[in-house]
Amino acid sequence: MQHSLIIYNSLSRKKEPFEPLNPPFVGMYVCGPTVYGDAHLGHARPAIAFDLVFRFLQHLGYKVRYVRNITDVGHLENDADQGEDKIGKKARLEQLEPMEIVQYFSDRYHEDMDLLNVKKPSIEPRASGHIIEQIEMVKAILEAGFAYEVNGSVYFDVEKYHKTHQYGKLSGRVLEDMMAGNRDLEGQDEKRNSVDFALWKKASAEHIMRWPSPWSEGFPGWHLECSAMSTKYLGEVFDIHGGGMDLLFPHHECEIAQSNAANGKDSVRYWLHNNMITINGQKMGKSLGNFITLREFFSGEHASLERAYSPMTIRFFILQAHYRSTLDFSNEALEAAEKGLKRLMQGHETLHKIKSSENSSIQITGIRQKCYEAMNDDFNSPLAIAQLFDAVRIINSVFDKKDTLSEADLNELKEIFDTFLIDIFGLKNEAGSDNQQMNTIVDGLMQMILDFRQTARQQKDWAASDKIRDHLASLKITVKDGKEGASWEMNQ
RNA sequence: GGUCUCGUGGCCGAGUGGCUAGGCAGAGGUCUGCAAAACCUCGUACAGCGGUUCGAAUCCGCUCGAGACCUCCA
Repeated sequence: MQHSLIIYNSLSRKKEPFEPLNPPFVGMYVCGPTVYGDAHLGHARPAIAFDLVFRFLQHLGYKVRYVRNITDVGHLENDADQGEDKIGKKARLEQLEPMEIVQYFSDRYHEDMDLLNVKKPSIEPRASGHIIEQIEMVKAILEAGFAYEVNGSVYFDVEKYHKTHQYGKLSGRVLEDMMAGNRDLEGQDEKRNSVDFALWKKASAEHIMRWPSPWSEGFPGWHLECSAMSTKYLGEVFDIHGGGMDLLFPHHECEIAQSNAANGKDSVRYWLHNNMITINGQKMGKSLGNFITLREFFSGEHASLERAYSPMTIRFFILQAHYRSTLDFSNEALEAAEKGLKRLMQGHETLHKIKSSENSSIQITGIRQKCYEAMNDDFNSPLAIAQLFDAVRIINSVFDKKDTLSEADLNELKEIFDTFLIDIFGLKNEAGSDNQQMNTIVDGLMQMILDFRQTARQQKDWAASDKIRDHLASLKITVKDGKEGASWEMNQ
């Protein structure tokens, strides 16, 4: 590998060289969605950010096992230990089986991800399918002495853990401060300390989702599933754990504590966190109710949307910002992304229409290297994309006969675009159908129509020529007259 | 209140001690039957105030502003 990838590790708060535990294998775990509602724009961020990581690592030659879970149990509303299970609540409200809810929204999530061209993870485990593993982990933590049982529920003893380990090392929190600040919230809590968190909860009478365990009929705590499933599929120690920045505390902090308590060591070598998408400067999130679902973006059916935006526009919009920066949503920003994407995709198409020359009149060396440098520097997709835009200018200029490219350089550009635009950024042309036969027919028909128009133009029959153009325009097809004759494109 | 992050031209966004980010929008031009597209040219942006330095938007300090986490959240 010609590359030296460096990754920002949230744990050390520094960029570090990426050195996998067992190259060429890489284990990566990313916190997936809790499936009790449609995915919104915020959910697309980690999906796309870690899809980029997944794709780039694969491109570098790593054999990546990418695990992204689906949370279908144990994620409580309101207080982490008092609230109602999110899935269970939705099930009760809609008079459905919890697993119906899970199935329904999982399917819809997958549809959204497919549209965004997010690659499927290698394994997509569900929390409810790993109750046994979670119970085993609770046992291990109990045996190690870092948990206690009260009335059929098991809690993690944070204070005790902190005596031998450092609770708060990921989030930078000081336990003493947290304990001091939280005393008044305790109430009739079973917990010894307000900072303790549930590993296993005894189910109340009306709680629908429940499983037998040594302590009670109940359900696992939220933080447990990721520890249990990552350990099961990636081992006690693995390379990358990703997720949204809002999961850093308490979720990921608790995962670290659980792994150390159960296995005696840190399980994650590189912690990666994507930043939030904001709307009017505020985080887009469930709790604030200011979210727009992906389906609403695709259809345009939302009060805040001026119109629909395609999945690739959303994908490109997200890729145009670095994953650790906040990204502010607005119609204007999405429109800009849409147009920018169009420019890139058309540049890619034009590239295949160019005829090579003896020599290149313009230097293209360095583009590939700059793309790699950008991606190697903590997955700086916006910087790499800027290189592609520079290439598009060159491509268009050559197409306009203002510059020339040798066959070798032409092939180099094609390879760069195929590698970065298609493989790594995962962008694809949305116009046209997947039906190859139909596409061939449409191409042929369009060529015929444009030929007729060209004949009319040669005879200076502007009326006929413009009539064809207007007709096509009404079908959302734009005709572009160039030096090499006319070309056409379909508008979204 | 505690911890942390950020503040870049009309908008979105990279970057970072001295060298063009890029996209979108806007202005002028070339090309074109017209239009569209494309290409060329154009903005002297880095919250404010001090400090360090030969040199800071980039480092340090303060001020102002915004946000995240501390409760479920991608």
